[in-house]
Amino acid sequence: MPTQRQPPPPATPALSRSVEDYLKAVYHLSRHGGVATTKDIANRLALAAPSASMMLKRLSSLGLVKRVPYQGAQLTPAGRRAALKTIRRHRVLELYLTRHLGFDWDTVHAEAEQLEHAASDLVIERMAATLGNPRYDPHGDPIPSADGTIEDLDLIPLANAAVGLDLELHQVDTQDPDRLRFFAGHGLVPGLQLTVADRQPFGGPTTVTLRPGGTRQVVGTELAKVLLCRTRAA
Amino acid sequence: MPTQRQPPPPATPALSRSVEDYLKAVYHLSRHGGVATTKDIANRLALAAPSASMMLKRLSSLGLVKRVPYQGAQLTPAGRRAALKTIRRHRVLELYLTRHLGFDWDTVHAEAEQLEHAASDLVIERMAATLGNPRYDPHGDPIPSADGTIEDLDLIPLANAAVGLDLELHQVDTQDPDRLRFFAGHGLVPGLQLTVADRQPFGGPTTVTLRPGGTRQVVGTELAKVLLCRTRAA
DNA sequence: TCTGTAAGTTAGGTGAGACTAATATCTAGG
DNA sequence: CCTAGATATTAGTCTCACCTAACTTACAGA
Repeated sequence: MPTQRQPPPPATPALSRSVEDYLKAVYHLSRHGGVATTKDIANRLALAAPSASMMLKRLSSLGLVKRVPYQGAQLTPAGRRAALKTIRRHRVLELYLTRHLGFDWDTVHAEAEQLEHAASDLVIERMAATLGNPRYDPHGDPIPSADGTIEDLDLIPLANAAVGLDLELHQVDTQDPDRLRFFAGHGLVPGLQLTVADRQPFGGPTTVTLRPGGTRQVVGTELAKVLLCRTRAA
Repeated sequence: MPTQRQPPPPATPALSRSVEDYLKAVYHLSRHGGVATTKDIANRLALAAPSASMMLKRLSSLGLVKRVPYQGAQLTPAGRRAALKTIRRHRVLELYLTRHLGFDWDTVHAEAEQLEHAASDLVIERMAATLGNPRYDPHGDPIPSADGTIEDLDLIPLANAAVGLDLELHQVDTQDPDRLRFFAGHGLVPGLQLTVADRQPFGGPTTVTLRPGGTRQVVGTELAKVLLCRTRAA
């Protein structure tokens, strides 16, 4: 039988679901330098632009975002910390769901998107411990540490890798279930060793040789852009 | 990297967190016959009475509750189904957290209270399957089945059990962490076999003998009321 | 330089879900 | 059977988070 709601409110007022989602959006959009624009944020969250505009003002007054009207926004250190915390939850959940509850990598994103706002820190840390404090989620995205640092490998998209290079596929940078199923179906998952065998000119497809078996695989440019690789550090 | 929010909205509009909480409250309060009053609902959810009053009107117009103004409310069959679904989530989560993530039975209630609104049916069913489709949560509460049926044992509070009876402690009917820690510390957990050794008159404490070792244990009346037992069907 | 258009912002509105204050109803005790 | 006190409801606000419509700004190209 449920009891009264627990009174103890956290010292930090706890950010709302919406605020967490906006912070994540700003984080991802301003990730590679530059600022996050109102329109891009609204698109990413499937909201109307004025909603994003208003929220950016709020986030700015909360000190989570630095905003220049009509230009865009970037996270402040506090905003970045909050965003990374949410992202940690998300990625730990994704990995836990795949490893311990039998989910496929194409479905975990949506599940984690809900759970990330409800799971307590304790739940997340228990999951992380159970998983052996993993460094990457099922798609190869780095999991921010509990203290808010995140690894920043420089990976090269397969689409840009020179022919002849020996690579390790490290990260699959999409959450689209159809694309993810396609990749998994062709063995293109993080950890795969491959060699760039050929690339057609004028933005044509890339052919790779999968290292374990020598299988050849043709990958269209759009897909090759999201296959992020690391050169074999051997 | 997150994608757009998934568009597919469920056929059943999905009840809000608040609605789910109210339905659970009505379920529990009207559980043993009778109706749930505005005041009791408000108390249980730590809200002001007018909030509960308004919500009952809404639930009534949604066909989830049957309400007589100034008298109280009861669940309709649809409301009961919804309540049991939420309760199933809650109890599966409680058990999963204790069995697989190392939580103690005094802390799982609060965690599950949050997660029950965010975990999808699929997550819950995977957890249930992992647990072997359990029938009871860590406190001995029956877990409603996925199709909405719930076991209704008739248990007797230890406080009412006749001296001399051989009993099995089946359910600990509190969510108060302090009481739960106390019970666990004295071995008073579901499954325990015990005999009622003595009871002081005028609402005095009950003394029990724990079956495995013969240890004697004195239990005050307040606590003995929430220790729900089953007579040994031997 | 000027201007058209895309992007951003302001204005005004909605619904959910909460609150306080004021009012209405119920019911036990006298 | 009448009234005091408890309980319920209504009335009026508030905040959050969204919307559309209208207006403002920025900037690229003629």
